Amino acid sequence: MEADKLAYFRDELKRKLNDKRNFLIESDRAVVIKADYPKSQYHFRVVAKEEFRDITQLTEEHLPLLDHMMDLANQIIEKQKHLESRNFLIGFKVNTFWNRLNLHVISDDFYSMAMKRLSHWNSFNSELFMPFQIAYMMLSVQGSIESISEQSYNKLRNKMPLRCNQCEFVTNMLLDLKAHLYQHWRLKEDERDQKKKVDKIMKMISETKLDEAEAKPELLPEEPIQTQPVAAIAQYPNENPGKPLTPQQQQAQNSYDKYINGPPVNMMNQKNPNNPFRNTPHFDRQPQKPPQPRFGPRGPMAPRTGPRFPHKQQHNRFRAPGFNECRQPHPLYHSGRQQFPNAASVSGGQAGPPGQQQGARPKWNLSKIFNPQNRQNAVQAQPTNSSS
DNA sequence: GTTCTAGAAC
DNA sequence: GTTCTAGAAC
Repeated sequence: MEADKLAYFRDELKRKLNDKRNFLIESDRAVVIKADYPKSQYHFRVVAKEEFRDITQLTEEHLPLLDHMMDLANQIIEKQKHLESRNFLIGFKVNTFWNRLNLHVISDDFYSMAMKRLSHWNSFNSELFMPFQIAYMMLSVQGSIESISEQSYNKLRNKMPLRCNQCEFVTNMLLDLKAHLYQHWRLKEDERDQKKKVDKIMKMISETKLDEAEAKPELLPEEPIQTQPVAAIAQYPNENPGKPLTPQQQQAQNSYDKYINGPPVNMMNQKNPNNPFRNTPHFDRQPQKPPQPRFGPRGPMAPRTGPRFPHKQQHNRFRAPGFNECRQPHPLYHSGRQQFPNAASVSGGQAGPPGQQQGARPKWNLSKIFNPQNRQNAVQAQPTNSSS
């Protein structure tokens, strides 16, 4: 019975093939769909229409199918060209959950709120991910691809340490890696913005020079420089007036929804309910630094084995915009009792956003807190401060 | 595959 | 009391 249920879920990709609204691109042999739980900002699947469970069922005869799937992968990447250059990984999961051959097309930022578990990272950043070229070569040379043992699979899923795919950073904690990946992503977004601005200025300069040469001074239209959000641009993919769309492309174009090319890039905004780091501790701390001791007197803890990241982080999930508006604030920052003196109580009420501490966190000084004289002073000091 | 949660572990 | 984990449910 359980097995039947699992089989039902494993068939989800097959069922998606029955609804053309899921298709970004469709051909006679495969379709491109958006990943349900994208593990990067841009994550697609090229799903074969033919009944293959995974790459282990393919032989040399199926190389043309792989060629075709790669062609569709390139088409969907091509659709992202209105955005600044991004690197994509293209390949197969060696041990896939889904009952249908599917090729992953995923940007290499791995910055996503759906990246929650060690296995998510390792499924793309270990031998569990077989790059397309390797799969193609193995089929060409040896005619088949072997599946891996359950034991190897489980070992690779939980492989540690976690190594950044963009630099030498290494950590054992997924939260640290996520924070680190965000820094990469933000840096690249900033670079892209800068480049856009420079390009725009260069264009304006060159146009002005042309105008001068032609002795026809003309005012340039005052167009704001497009910086953010990229998602806004993403609503109009494949804008190429010189090239008419094929029927398949037209169909894919029609089925584009608001964020079809990926989620909005300003996701890290604190107000954004989809922010993957919302309700998690600050990640401006130095990477690889051992976790700071919790405030409050708690005895030394024995080192744990395995990955640790905050509970809320692990359970973070998609929330519709506005979801939090009528919600209880996060207990970590908004618990009823004061955890430590905040800006409001020490500097005249000019606190930042609720739950956000301004400046360095004062250290606990138990002798001060429990010294009646100091306590009295603290209580007396408040009205004076707030009235000023 | 993801989400949820009871109960173990701390 | 809080955090983590395994397993059930979907």
